Amino acid sequence: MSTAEETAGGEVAPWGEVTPDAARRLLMAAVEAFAERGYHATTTRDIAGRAGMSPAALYIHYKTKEELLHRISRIGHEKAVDILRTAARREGTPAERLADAVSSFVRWHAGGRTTARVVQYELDSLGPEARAEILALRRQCDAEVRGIIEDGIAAGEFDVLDVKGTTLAVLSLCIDVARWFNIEGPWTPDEVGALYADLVLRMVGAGK
Amino acid sequence: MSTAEETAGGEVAPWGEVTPDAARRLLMAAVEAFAERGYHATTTRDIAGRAGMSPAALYIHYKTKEELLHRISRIGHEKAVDILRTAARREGTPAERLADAVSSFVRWHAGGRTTARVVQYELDSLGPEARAEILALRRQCDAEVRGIIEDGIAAGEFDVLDVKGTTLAVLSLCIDVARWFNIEGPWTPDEVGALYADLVLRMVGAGK
DNA sequence: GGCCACGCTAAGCGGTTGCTCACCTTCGGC
DNA sequence: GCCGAAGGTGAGCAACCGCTTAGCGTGGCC
Repeated sequence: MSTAEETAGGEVAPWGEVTPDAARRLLMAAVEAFAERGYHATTTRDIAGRAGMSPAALYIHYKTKEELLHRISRIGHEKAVDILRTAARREGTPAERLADAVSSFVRWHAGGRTTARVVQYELDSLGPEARAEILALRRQCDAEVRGIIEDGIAAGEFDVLDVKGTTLAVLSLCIDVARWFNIEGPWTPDEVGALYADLVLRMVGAGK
Repeated sequence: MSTAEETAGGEVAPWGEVTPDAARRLLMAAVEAFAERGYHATTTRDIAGRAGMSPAALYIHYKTKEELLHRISRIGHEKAVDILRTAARREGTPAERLADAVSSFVRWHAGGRTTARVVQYELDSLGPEARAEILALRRQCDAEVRGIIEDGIAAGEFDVLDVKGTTLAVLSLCIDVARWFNIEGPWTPDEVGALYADLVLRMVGAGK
């Protein structure tokens, strides 16, 4: 049995760690609903209905609607950190590692855009303490990318004017993929990943 | 008397075309509320309250809450098209025109992030026919940027692998500024505009 | 077989939502 | 001084919200 589940859109999402089964079904239904309509416009009745359950069933597994968003957001951000960390710490030149990080990160945002949209754009719907926890994970994402860029500068491979600003721009570019990417559009997630890796290497002045 | 109004955040927004006065105050209050909480989480009582009016006053000037968002979105997108068109059609080399377009567009998203956030991120809250109208304006934005890039390629100044993809990435980078920019952060809108203009020129392979 | 913990449902609670309606002012034109 | 239009208000409607509670079926354990 796989630890990956498929949403109705055919995406692969790592919700295997969520148990029991009914809790996972509710969480996957919430991801779809939040991505389609936004957190505030989604009703608990809608989530429960998509999971084939009554509204009350939701409250057996989750204390509030916000806890659902919190769980989704934390798991998603942990995955994001994992993707970037894996690319940052692999073998290879800074350019290879940066290209790997960008293409993997973009593929995740494009292929799992339903999840990514919730993870990246519903942060403000969280309460203060939950948001603070997620922001710490975002800073880890930033640190991993900045580390690669600093390595490239130290190795004399990159030419960057503003490390902080360039790091932010690289992450911003990747994250915004979740907003515009459409699975029925002209590109596959792999193609966007490759295109963006090339654009980012140009941004840091690599491979001249 | 100026045609520009200031929101509570000190931003300059061109709502001068909205009359009468009460309708403009309601619209500016709606922009603030939508940017802070999102369209669906904002109540008509909140909008009216910010404008110093009773809830019922809103319906004298606007038929529904959605009409408010529609008006905001259309005026904002018209301004966006105007900014890009002005930069695209000025005198100068393609590199100068692209740098101008990016820095102006970024300055608008950073300086007027309250408005820009509503304009760029609440599109899905619109009904089908209103959304279709706005999407036509977005295609005009895309066409202006693509035009500059194509001019640069034709002049032999730019080196671009995928014109469509690069155009999308440039716009995506600029638009996402509205998501992360914070007026209390380390950068001014001008600084981000200059940084991003440099990054975009690198993306299109100019100035090597 | 008796029992009870578990997962779930039907019904519904108090509160809030977008929006309406009856009515009240203010004010320029005559 | 009268009037009607324009712009506003207080009260409130029907619908819907997140969430709770009482009770039901079922499967494992002794």
